Amino acid sequence: MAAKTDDSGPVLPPAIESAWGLRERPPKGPRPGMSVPAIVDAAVRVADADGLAAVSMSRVAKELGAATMALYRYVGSKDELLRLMVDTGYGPSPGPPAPQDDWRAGLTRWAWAEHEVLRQRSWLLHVPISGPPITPQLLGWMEDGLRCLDGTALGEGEKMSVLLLITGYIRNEATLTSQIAEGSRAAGVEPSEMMPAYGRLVARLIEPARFPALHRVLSAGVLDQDDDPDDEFTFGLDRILDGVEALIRRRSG
Amino acid sequence: MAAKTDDSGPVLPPAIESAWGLRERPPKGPRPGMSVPAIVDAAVRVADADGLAAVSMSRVAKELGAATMALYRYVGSKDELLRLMVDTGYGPSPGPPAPQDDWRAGLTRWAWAEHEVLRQRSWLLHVPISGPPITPQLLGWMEDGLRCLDGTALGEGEKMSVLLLITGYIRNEATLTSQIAEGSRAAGVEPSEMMPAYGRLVARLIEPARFPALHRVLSAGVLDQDDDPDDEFTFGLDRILDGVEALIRRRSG
DNA sequence: GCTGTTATGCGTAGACCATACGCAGAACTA
DNA sequence: TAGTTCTGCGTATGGTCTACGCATAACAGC
Repeated sequence: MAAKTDDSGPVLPPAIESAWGLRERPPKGPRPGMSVPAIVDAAVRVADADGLAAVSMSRVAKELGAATMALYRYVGSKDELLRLMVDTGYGPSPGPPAPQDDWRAGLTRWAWAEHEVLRQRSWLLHVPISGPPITPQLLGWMEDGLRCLDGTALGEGEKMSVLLLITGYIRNEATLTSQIAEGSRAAGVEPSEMMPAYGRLVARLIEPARFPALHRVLSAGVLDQDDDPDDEFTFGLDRILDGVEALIRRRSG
Repeated sequence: MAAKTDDSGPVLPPAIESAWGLRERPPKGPRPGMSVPAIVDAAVRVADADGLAAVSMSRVAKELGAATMALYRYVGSKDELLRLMVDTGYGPSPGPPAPQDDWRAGLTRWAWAEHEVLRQRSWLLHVPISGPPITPQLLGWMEDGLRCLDGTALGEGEKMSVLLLITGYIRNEATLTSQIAEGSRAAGVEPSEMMPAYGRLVARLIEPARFPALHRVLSAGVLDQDDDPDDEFTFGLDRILDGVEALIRRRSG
C-alpha cells in the first residue's frame, strides 16, 4: 500500500515518486548501473513472454544481467514493482475524446481501448491490485475517461461512479475471456471447444429437477455456439451505457 | 483447470467429484482419518481468521493436527483446495425468488445476498479463479440467479449474459471496498480517512492543466465525504438493472 | 590531494512455500 | 494366512521474497 502519513499527508514509495519525476539523484555515491524504468521494462518483457507467474525478482534480474538483490536498491518490494508494471503495461491513455463524439461515443472508444490493452496483456488482470491508482499513466486513463462525461448533467461524484462501473466491467469481462483462453491451453482443448466442453460437464453433473433454469440454458445450447467474444463485450457495455443514459436523461430533464 | 478429456467428456478432479457425492470409499485399505470437507472447513477457518495469505498447506494441516503431506491424499493440489474453499465460502445460495417478486426485485435480493457474502468473506475475492464454476453451491447460486429472469422476454443466452454482468459487478464493487478496508488497515489510517487521504495525495501529484477533469472531481470534494458504501453499490446496481430493463422492454415490445 | 560521507552492487543466509517420492503399516479380500 | 490396496507422513528438492552487511565507488569539503 501507499501510505504512511506525516504532516504533509500520505507519502509515496521512492520508486513511484520517481515515476512522477519527483526525485533527483543524490550527488554522492557511485553512479547507479540501472534505473527504475529499465527494471520495470524488463519485468514487463518477462510478463509479456511468460506470464505474470514467471515474474520473480531473480528472473527479472537475470533479464538485466544483474544480481537479484541489486533490484532492491531501486524498488522497495515486489509489490512496488508490480504497481509500476501495471502503469507501464497499460501504457499511455487513449487521449481525450474527439470533439465530435458525444459522451457515449467517447466512453465507448475509451472502453474499447482498455479492452484492447487487457486482451494483449492479460497478465495485468492477475496483478493483485492493492489500492486506487496513484501512478501517472493510470491517472491519465482516469482523466480521459472523466473527460468523456464533461458536459453531461451528472454530478462529479456520479461521473466517477460511472467510470468505476465501466472500468470494472471491462476488467471483469477480460478476466472471463482470458480464463477461457488459459483454461483451454492448460487442458489442451481447442479454445472454441472450451465452453461446449464445460456445458457438457455441467449437464452431466446437475439434476434437471434441482437445476431447472440452468438445465434450460444448457439445453438451449447457449454454450455450444462459439460466438464472437467481442459480441459479449458489446452486449454488456451497451447494457451499462443504456443505464447511464437513463440516468443522464433523468438529470437533464 | 478442470479438465482432461476422455470419451465421456471432461473429467473432474477426485475431490470435486466427491463434493458432488459421486465417489464411494474403496473397500480396502485403512480407514481415512480425515475427510475432504473437514480439510476445506479448516482452510476456510484459517482464511476467515487470518486471510487467504495465511492459508498454506502446512497451516491447514496444523489446524487439523495432521502432517502437511497427509492433505495430499484428499486434495490433488492447493488450487483444488482453493476451489473447494470458494464453494464452501459462498455457502448455500439464497434460494429461488419469492413468488411475488418480479425479476428486478428478485435479482436485487440475489445481488445483495452475494454482496453480503463477499463483505463477510473478502478473502473470496483474492482466490485466483481459474475457470467457470463447477462446484455444487456455486452452480446453485447461478441457478437461483437465472430463475429470477424466468418469465422475462430474454433469450436463454441473454439471461446468462445478464447474470454474468451482475455478478461481475458485485465482485468488482466488493473488491474496491475491501481494498479500501485493507489499505487503511495496512497504513494505519481510519477507514473513513482513507479516501480523503487518497484525494489529497492525488491532488498533490497532478497538475491541474494536464488533469483538468480529475482536478475538478477532486475539487468538488467527491472523495472527502465518506458516504455509505452501500449507496455506491446501489448506484451501480441500479444503473445496470436500468440497462437490463431497457433490454427487456425492447424484447417484450 | 586527502578524508569522510554516502550510495551502490550484491553475496549470504533465513524463513517460508508447494509438492514428488517412497516407505511402514492398517484394513480389507480371497 | 497371504496378497492387495490405501493411508499417513518423513524426507528432500527447488522455488519464493527479502533482511543484513560488506566492499567499493563517487562525490564534498578541507
